[in-house]
Amino acid sequence: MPDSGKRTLAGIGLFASLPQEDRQALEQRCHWRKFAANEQIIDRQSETRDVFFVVRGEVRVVDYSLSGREVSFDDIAQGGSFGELAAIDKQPRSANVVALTDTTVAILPPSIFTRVVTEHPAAALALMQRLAQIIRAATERIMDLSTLGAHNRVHAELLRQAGDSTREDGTAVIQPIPLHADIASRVSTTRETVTRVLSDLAHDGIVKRESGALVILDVDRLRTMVEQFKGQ
Amino acid sequence: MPDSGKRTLAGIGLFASLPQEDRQALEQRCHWRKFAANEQIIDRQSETRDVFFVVRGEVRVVDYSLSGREVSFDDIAQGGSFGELAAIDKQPRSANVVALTDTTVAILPPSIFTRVVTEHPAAALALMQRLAQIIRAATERIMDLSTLGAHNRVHAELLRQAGDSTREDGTAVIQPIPLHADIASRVSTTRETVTRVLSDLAHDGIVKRESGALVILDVDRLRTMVEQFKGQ
DNA sequence: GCCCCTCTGTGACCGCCGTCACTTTCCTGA
DNA sequence: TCAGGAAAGTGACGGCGGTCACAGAGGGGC
Repeated sequence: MPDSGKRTLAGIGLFASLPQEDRQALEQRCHWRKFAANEQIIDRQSETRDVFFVVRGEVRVVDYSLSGREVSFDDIAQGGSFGELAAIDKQPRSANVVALTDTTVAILPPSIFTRVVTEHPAAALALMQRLAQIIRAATERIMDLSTLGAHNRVHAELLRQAGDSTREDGTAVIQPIPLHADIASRVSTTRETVTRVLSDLAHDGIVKRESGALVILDVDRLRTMVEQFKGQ
Repeated sequence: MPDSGKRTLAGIGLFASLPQEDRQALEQRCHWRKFAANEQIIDRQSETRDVFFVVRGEVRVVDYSLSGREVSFDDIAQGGSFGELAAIDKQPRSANVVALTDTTVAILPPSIFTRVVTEHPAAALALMQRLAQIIRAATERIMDLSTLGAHNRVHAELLRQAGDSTREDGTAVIQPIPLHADIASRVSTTRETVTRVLSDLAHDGIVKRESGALVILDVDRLRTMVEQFKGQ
């Protein structure tokens, strides 16, 4: 991946199907900006409607209750975009976005963004697919919150993070090890509960810490534990 | 409202901006079908990707845990549409849809649906706005589930159902009175809890039953109760 | 090396609310 | 008008998991 101090939209998923000349024209219309790790990029309160593209780095979509409880929605890697909602429906921002690492973003005013997606059906379809993906993830999370206990939600999150990394012997690896607090905010529980669940799993020989990685020793067993409780 | 045995897409929000001739052409490509109240229209298991339009009646998007706990996501009134997700991303259906009343739907194959939205930017934008709306609702629900107790979620749901019906004197009306079980499945709690919350609110003079309507006597007070607990 | 700060681990407590088991009320249709 | 079923109301109980309060454990930086 050509790590770009370059001001290019070449790696942006939404615009993958755009003719190069259109993409380059678009680059002219963007503002470019760098954010340091932990710096806030979008504030829920703000009245902007711009759309952002992650040219370099990684960001996190989060929200906070007034009490300070953090609820995290999604991490967006290089090549991704965020802030589309406000541009699409002209409503206020629905969440905050913070940089996880030092990050470069391209910023596009809403008017131009809408013009792009109206003039380029392929971009429109890509955007719809992204929105659909968000809806599916949110739906699954609502189901999890409604039907699973905190322990099982942690299990489910481990399986999610393991992704398709399951190997033939039924093990999988999560690397690097996520912070317990991060897992907690992704499944709406507390750090302490995550710690307890991981201890239990380790004790039962289902997961293991290993040189900066979390190894799931028995993916099937873990999956069964979740399914079983969906049924209860 | 011209109750249509008519096979027309005239009232469908997504196609509101379509030229009449295009809309009529589309009507030719639809299958039309009636469902009785409580009949299932989309099964989560099914492998179809069709998009549906509610020509007459009302439907509900729901999902069930294996244990039978019902989680309801949205009610879609006349003029609305559903089933777009599967058409957009070719993934399996994300939920079930059942008819709440006797319902007539127009059914469009996914290929034609995608063609419409690629050829008509206005339809594409309308669809994106609908998807954005769904995402916002889901986000709010996740926040509620993550930060509010069951009682406060019921409060929040009452305020949502009251919508903008608040009158000058600070009262609002919800009509007809929703079933407790329906409220429960919308905020992921139990019927019993909803009953208790409503009893408490009635006891405190905040709501009142009245000839088939639920009257909120003090909208502000109710709102305060929710906000306050978001802060704890 | 040592310090400091973040992260992890763990016990005790206790309140929310889901579950169960009823009774009572409402409503609709014969 | 009555009957039967659905919905609402209510009490008792108990466990999940959030909260608090610490004690270890890492791991950079100086």
